[in-house]
Amino acid sequence: MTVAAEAPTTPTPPTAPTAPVTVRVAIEAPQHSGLIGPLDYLSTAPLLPGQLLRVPLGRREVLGIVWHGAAGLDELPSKKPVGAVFDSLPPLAPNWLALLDFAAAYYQRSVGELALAVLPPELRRIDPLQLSRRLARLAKLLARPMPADPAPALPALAAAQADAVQAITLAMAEAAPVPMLLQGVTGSGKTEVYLRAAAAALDAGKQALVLVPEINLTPQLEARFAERFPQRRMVAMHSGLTPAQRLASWLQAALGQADIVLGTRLSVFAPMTRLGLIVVDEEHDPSYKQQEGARYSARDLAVYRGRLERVPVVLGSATPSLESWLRVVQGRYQRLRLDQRVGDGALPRVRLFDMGVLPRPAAGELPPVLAPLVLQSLRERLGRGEQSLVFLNRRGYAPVLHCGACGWKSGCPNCSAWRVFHKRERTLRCHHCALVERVPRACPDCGNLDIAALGQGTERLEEQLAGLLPGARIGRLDADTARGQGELQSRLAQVHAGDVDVLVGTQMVTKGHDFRRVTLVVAVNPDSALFAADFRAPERLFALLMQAAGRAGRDADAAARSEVWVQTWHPQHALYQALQRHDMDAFAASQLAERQGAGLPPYSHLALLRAEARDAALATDFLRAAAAAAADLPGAEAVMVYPPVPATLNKIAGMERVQMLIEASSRARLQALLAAWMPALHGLRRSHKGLARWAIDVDPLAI
DNA sequence: AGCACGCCGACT
DNA sequence: GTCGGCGTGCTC
Repeated sequence: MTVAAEAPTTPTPPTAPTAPVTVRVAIEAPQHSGLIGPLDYLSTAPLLPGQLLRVPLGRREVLGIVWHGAAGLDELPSKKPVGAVFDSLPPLAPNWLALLDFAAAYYQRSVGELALAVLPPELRRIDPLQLSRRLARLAKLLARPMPADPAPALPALAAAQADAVQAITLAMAEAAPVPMLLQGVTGSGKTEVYLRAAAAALDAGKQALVLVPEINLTPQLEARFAERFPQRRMVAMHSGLTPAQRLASWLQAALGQADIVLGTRLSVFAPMTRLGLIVVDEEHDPSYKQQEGARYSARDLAVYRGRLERVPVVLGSATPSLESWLRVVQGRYQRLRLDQRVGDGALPRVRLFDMGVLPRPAAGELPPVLAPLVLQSLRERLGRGEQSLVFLNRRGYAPVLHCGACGWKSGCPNCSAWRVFHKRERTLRCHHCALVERVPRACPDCGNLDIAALGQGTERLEEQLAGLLPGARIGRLDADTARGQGELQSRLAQVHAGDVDVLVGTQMVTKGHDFRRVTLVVAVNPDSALFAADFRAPERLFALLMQAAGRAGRDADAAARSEVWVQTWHPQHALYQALQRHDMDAFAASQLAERQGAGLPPYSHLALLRAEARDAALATDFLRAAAAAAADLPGAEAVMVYPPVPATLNKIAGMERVQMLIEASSRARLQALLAAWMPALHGLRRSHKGLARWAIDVDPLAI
């Protein structure tokens, strides 16, 4: 983001009580409520920006935040007085308000909607008295002495790690540190760099904020930090906490009692008063982009926050996003590289199996799931008592059922998607809406009994592997077998304990888990991403496969015999060729050249205007009217507005989804147009009855 | 979003 | 005669 970060001034302390004054209060007012911007209330006591309070709104009372800036200019006939003030809590810092102002403006949402969405929900339910009680309880808890654990022994640093730590530490002393991209191959010890950098920040009396892409990855990083900093307070922030825990974590961060905040994308908004370091682990991960409500990118906001707070931001990844990569090339980010695995472990050998060389299956027969060579590799691991991962990015038994007699397929009546066959459950499930149905015995259209399962999911692969590898202990890890946090952790524990020989799974198996005894990774059928309409699909696939490859041979002595097999019909594709050499640089260069040629991000800047209605024509009408309005705006010539098209999944739960792409060569031009466009869009909503909702997605992940 | 008000069908 | 369906409109 190129918008300049303006350091806000410290608020002046409240002066003596005077006659009622107008205060601006940000409240939760959703997009289509028509209430944009903070509302004006009256207060007899002067209030500071950032204070939390309750205010009347219509017939109810809601949580609000005193906002900064001048009160509304237009005099309203009546302003209501504010309600109770949460005065046991210090006001949220000016930098926090500035971060929210920026994020709300950038992602085209009201500041109230965004600010209230990132506060702990528990605050809405309790009054100032209850908050004081919780604070008192928290203070009692914190008064207990920390356990006197001996200082943990520090592992020796490789030269590249030491250089990275030094660069980050030096940046902490700078007035305006440049964001840093820590590019380190899997197993190169990025986490150790985070730990040392955090130690430097903590030693300087500062707090560290550590972001992870998903909740599943927090426990292990949390354990590493807890072990390293036994004398420090650390809090976790993610959606898996109970409302009370979330509030407690948030309060400890806000009061400066927590030294380390570790959490998912939401924690980029954690209130911290003495922030000294921001780490974004796996910065390329798409989970950092919020996909509903305010569609912010926590990684991009982390970079903005770093500039605002003048602290170093470390973006870590083995496969950096092309956005971050380009900024390194442009000299806007500093690159820190870790090219060697810890202990000089080798990266696994990547082998491409050309599926084209297999003999054509006889008519009516399917090609084998696993090529004979790949199967042999699996058997070798079994024989040596080593573990294997088999990766297939599709859950369920088969993606679709098909009737050979009449051509019926198991489509979802509410969505433009197939219902997936889940064999053990005996169901047809739509993965996009809640529809679950018992699997039909016969074709629902023609009564034919012979309906076939087309294609493969992890459930079927597990079954096939059981047949191919008799006696092997086969486990499966996907959204179906890992319902709920405890289930995932216990399944991972089984793998770690060696109770599983072959683990089949979706991308869940590729993410971060440190499987020490895995020496073989198989990608069964990854080709589809090569030719997907989504321009980011190859980037995601490369990251996923590099990540999966990184699961093999984490143990240095096993590294030498570790392998990755990729079954593909396109072994000559540049993506696989780069993968085979573990060559992120080559992949990035080829992808960036393609993106530049096609005028795609990171060389252009995009936004999507999305509209949903029961009837697609209504949504399209709205978008056409919106495009016409955009054409009349100043600066319209600097952006390109494409015609409305049905979204990739154009129908979900009975709602038709249509979207329109807006493209500009510069972020500033795109922002200027969007900001000018919003009032017109709000106005159009009123003249387009039947439109269920609309929203702008700035920097969309997929188009 | 909530939570009203508002004007038309089947029930103690 | 009321209870309640969700259409439309407002909230400093």
